[in-house]
Amino acid sequence: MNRAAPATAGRTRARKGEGELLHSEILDAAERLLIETGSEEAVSIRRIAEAVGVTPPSIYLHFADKDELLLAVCERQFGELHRVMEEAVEGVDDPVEAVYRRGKAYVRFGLDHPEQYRILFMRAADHTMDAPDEARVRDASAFHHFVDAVASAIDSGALPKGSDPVVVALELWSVVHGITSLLISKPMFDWPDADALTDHLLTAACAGLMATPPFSAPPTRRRSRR
Amino acid sequence: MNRAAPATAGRTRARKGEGELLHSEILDAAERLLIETGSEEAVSIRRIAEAVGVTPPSIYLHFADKDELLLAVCERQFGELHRVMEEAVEGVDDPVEAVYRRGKAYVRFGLDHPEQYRILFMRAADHTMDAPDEARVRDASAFHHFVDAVASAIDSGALPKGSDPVVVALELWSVVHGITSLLISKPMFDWPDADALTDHLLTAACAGLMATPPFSAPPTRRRSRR
DNA sequence: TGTACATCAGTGAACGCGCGTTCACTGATGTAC
DNA sequence: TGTACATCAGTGAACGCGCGTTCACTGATGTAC
Repeated sequence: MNRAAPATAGRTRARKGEGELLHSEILDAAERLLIETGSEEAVSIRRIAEAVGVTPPSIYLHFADKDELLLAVCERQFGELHRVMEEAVEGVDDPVEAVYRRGKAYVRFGLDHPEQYRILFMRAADHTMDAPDEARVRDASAFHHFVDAVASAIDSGALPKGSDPVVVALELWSVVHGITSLLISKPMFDWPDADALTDHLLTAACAGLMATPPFSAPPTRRRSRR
Repeated sequence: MNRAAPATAGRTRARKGEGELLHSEILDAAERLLIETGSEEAVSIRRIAEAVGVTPPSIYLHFADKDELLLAVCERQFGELHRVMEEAVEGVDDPVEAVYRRGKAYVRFGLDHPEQYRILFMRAADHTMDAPDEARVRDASAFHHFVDAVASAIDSGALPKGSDPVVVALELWSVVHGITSLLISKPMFDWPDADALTDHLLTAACAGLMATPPFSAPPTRRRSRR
């Protein structure tokens, strides 16, 4: 058992002005544990402390409680997803191509980091609702970048003119999220290559949207479910 | 606190041959707790026992351990989903309409039973992998019904002739699952009516698939990720 | 250049909690005679 | 019809565990004089 080893092994106390070092070491360790164990519940304050080489109470020198720590981890991950998506469209001028690239980068991120993806997008709703919501803001900001990209595609004529970019963005997000999350949670099905599948379905969806009247809310009960 | 009340309140011991009664009472209570608390972790053996009005050890008279119990709950839920989807296509002859109906019934089930849906389709992969896998079988059987429905639609000419029905079924499943699971885990976005959105996106996807060459695996690396 | 002292990064022990699971048991119920 | 007995549906107390969090503390480090 590793647990028999003293908790202080592997880390030397920070110098006086450098207390903040532990802050990022904790985040690193939390992220690493998340990936290694593959389970959010397996990541406890005590295990993080052990991984860093520090005692549990020191965590509280840097985070008010476990929720705040997990929120910080999520924030990092949203930042990373946002980064890879922006990187994927660097130097791409064609707005439709940009939408495809974003979609494929999104799926790839999910499959490369399934645990992070699960936490970001496959969780119950409440968790991101009441917190100070920096994570939610990041989340929404990445989405708004995507809405902008969709709006450009609509302007270019690759998606129907009358469309609401938000609705189309939600639809295309549903497509890529559907692929990503099913691949993660149902890997035993007979999936073809993920990248090719994403390409095929996104192409079909865009072509289909082009050939279909824009979405319009039903007259009787609009915005039924939230 | 309710916990102060004696655990035996609310249930009278079963008669001699009727021990199996508790079995379904336990499943009922587990399902109810799942819905009420909205969280899988909040459903413990002890809470289930309390809800039934029985002591924790009696659970073990009917289930070997907690995993077996949860598996049984999932089985029930897969059965219910399967039922509502079959009910939705009763008396529908047009194969394309049948595909739409199945898809909409699927989304509706997910939004009506978000907790069940989360457990069935938004969980980490391993959980359904090693178990005796009756749940997995049910799961796959519902999927195979859907593949059959897609095959009919291909035969009818509403989807391109050369398509692999399994691939198309996975694509359309991705679409409806994407909508359902995002609506569940990201309700704070500005979603339009779910039923209308599903209709619109499924219609677009089918039209788009019709206008796009059938999926073909990339030559270099096929079946890359599992 | 030397020393007293405040500061700061952590420690160590303990708290109460709810959990899954076990074990030996009890007492009502039906049945054989 | 009455009674001894096996069966069966549960009980009650306890186990060891890992968890988040708290509290009073320690000891190295830098700084003021």
